[in-house]
Amino acid sequence: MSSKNSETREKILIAAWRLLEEDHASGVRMADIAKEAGVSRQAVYLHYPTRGALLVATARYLDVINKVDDRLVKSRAASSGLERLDAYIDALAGYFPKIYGVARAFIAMKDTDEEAAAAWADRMHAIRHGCAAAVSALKKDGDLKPGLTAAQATDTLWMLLSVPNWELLTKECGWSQKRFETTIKSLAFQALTGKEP
Amino acid sequence: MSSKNSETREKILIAAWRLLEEDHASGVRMADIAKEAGVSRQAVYLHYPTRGALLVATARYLDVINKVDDRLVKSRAASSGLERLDAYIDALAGYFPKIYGVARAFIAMKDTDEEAAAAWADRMHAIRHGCAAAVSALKKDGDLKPGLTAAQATDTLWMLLSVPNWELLTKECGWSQKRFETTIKSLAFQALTGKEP
DNA sequence: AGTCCAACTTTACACCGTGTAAACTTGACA
DNA sequence: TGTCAAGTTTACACGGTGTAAAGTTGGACT
Repeated sequence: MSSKNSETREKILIAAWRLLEEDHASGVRMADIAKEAGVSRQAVYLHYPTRGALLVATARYLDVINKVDDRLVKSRAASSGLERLDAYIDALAGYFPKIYGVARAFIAMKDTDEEAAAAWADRMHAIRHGCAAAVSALKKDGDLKPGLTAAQATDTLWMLLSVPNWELLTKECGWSQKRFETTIKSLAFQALTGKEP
Repeated sequence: MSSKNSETREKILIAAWRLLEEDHASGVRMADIAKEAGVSRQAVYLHYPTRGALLVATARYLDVINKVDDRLVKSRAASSGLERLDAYIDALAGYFPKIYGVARAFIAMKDTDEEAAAAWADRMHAIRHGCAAAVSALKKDGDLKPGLTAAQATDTLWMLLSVPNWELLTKECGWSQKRFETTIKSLAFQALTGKEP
């Protein structure tokens, strides 16, 4: 793996990241990324054969930078289901602003690029897995709302904790990160447990 | 307006609609639409100067076909805020499956095409307006959850009633339309009024 | 010193999809 | 008969992705 870590690779990832993060991220082209990285366009293709592959690599890079795993430790360590749900929502909501640019690029590409679609589906599936774990902890404690199946609860939580929802509320409606978190948390607790957080 | 109603125009709109509705809607090109309509690619450009314009026209066409206004009459006629919210959610949720294909095309284009972005923003804004009206009716009746501003309530409802949420639950999770409706309704009532529907 | 190699640059080009341009056809209507 | 609108056909410019291949350069190894 370390053989893959040339400086250039990282410069390219950082450039992609920066450009995607900018709000006019609409059309970030390979040439733009190359320019931002101070490298020829061909050098980009040398390391990342397609735009999709570069996007995937950028996403992985951000995971490392943002220490995703560390963020999720707290939620996994929670002693009760309710705590776990609370911590998971915190962790994920806090992650959204950091990956938003890349996420948007994925969402835009997923209808045309098979590779990007698969990669994005993977990431979404990972999030759903976390949702399922939180729901399962709730169920174990008997805190799951009566009449609600674990699958339904998982899906509902997954929907609430989606990038488009975060985008709509913070970007379109101008909500603060804090308000987003508390509102989604309240919705999730009401929907899954019938209680307030 | 009637001068614009050549048969060909409609054939093109129907073709666009059909192709966008198909699940492999990923890359519906102008040439595909022309072929489906049984018309030359140039004929399409003759009537709709850009892909974005064609998309906008298709959306308007679907509005007419689906009699959007009629659908919304019931919710506007509701005598109480609670009834109105209920009816509005029904109307909108029922609308999603019909416009999904086109909506997806808009969402995919909105990052690159200015015209499409504006048109989509318009439609989203119209939905938000409906949400605001329902919230306003709730408030008038004193049914809005204490401590919740009208704006916040509107945004929350708007988020719940978004195409990506509908897509996630019905397409990814395999929910039935009915389940989607009752779940969203329950979430919305809990969040806005603190009561169950 | 000479050579070799990997990383990178430069230049060029194929492919696709959008959109433009212009000449040609056809059928209806006056 | 002539004209006009609506279409067709053919051709092409443009921009973005991805491929190909020849040239440069700096360091490592002998």
